[in-house]
Formats: sequence, structure tokens, C-alpha cells
Amino acid sequence: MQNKSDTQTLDLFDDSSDEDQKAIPLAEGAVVLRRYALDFAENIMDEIHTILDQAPLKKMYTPSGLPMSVLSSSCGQYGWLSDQQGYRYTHHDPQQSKPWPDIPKSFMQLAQNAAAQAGYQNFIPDSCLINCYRTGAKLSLHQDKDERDFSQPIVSVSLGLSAIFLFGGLERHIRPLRYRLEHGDVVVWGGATRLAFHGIEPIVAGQHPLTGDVRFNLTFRKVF
DNA sequence: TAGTGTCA
DNA sequence: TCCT
Repeated sequence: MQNKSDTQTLDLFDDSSDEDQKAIPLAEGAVVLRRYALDFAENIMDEIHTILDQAPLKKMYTPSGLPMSVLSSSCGQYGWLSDQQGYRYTHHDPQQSKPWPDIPKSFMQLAQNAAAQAGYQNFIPDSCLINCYRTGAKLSLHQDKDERDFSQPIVSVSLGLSAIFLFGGLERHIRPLRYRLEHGDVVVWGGATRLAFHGIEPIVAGQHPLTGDVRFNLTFRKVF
């Protein structure tokens, strides 16, 4: 870990080899499980494509009408939506007028195991947001607070192109730590950090053997 | 912050 | 108010 140039940004640099699986603490209750999902990545991508056939990726707009750069879909009992009506979870994919696809068993197992590894037992998500990041796509610093249940953690799985993850504090003014998330990395945060501000810096153009020119992210939540 | 927003 |  070291500071970068004239900013006070805390940058975590990882010097371990690519195959190393290990837990890297970001804060109290927040950890990166490095390469945790690597062995399941091909299966996960197959499942993602099956889900997206049923519930296609869609560009979302903030309640103010501005476009988000990521493309989104969901699976599970609840799917996340954003439009002029606001942020919310629904049982149905409005574009398909049918329920969101189920969360595959392998996803449930991965999410539950990762949560347990991070110290959160019995995590049973009821929603999985699927975000697709193309070149330049980003997510500004925000909190996940549309859920009802803040006692359960967030489990985030990175696939394909890497991205700089921003992990801040409970208030927006706290300068976030920056961490480069790579294919197979899983981030878990909860407890005192459940409502931490977080985001993703613009994706740098690249190619990944499994996902091509994009990054996929799965975010598991317990909404209700 | 606060908003005809996708080029404010 | 997960955008600017």
C-alpha cells in the first residue's frame, strides 16, 4: 500500500502472483477475496448469457433522466430498476413483463460461500444485479441503500476486464481507497461498512478471453 | 446542489 | 438522486 502523487488517495497495490487466492481487508467488515470465483468464471459467464437471453441488458436512467453508462439486468426474486420513477426493486422485468430469471444454484452457492468466508454466515440473497461495463463505463460514488435489509452484506463478483474499485466511508466526503479488481475477484462488505460509498472508475479499453471487451459485475443483495 | 438533462 |  502506498500513496499516489499529490492526492491523499489510498491506493492498494497487489504484488502477489496471479494465481494467489487470498483475503485483502479494505476496512472493518469489508474484504476482497482475490480470484475467489476464478474457477467458476466460465460457468458463471454461461449462466449470465442464459439469463440475459431471458432478461436482456438495458440502459438505465437516473430519476433525473440522465443515462447510466453501465448496462443492467437482474435475476432473483427482485430486480433493481432505475428510471424517472426512482430507484426500486421489482418482481418483474418490465421489458419482458415476466418475473426475473431465477438466481442459478451455482450463483447462490458462490455468494453464500464468499459471504461466509468474509465472516457473514447464512447469507441468502434474493437479488442479483448484473452490470455490463463497456469501455468508459463507470459508476460514481454511491451507497446501496435501496434494500430493506442492511444486516446482510453485499457480495460483488468481477468478471472480464479489470476495474478500479473505489471504496469510501459512510459519508461522501471521505476520500475512497482505490483497488484494482480483476477477473474472478469477489468483494464482500457489510456490518459497519454496509452503507459505505463505493464506485467504479471508467473502464479502460481491453480484451479478455472470456468476456471480450467488457467487464461484468454480479452484485448479490438481500433486499427484503 | 437540483434538474426540459441522453451536448445543462 | 448509483447522472452531471
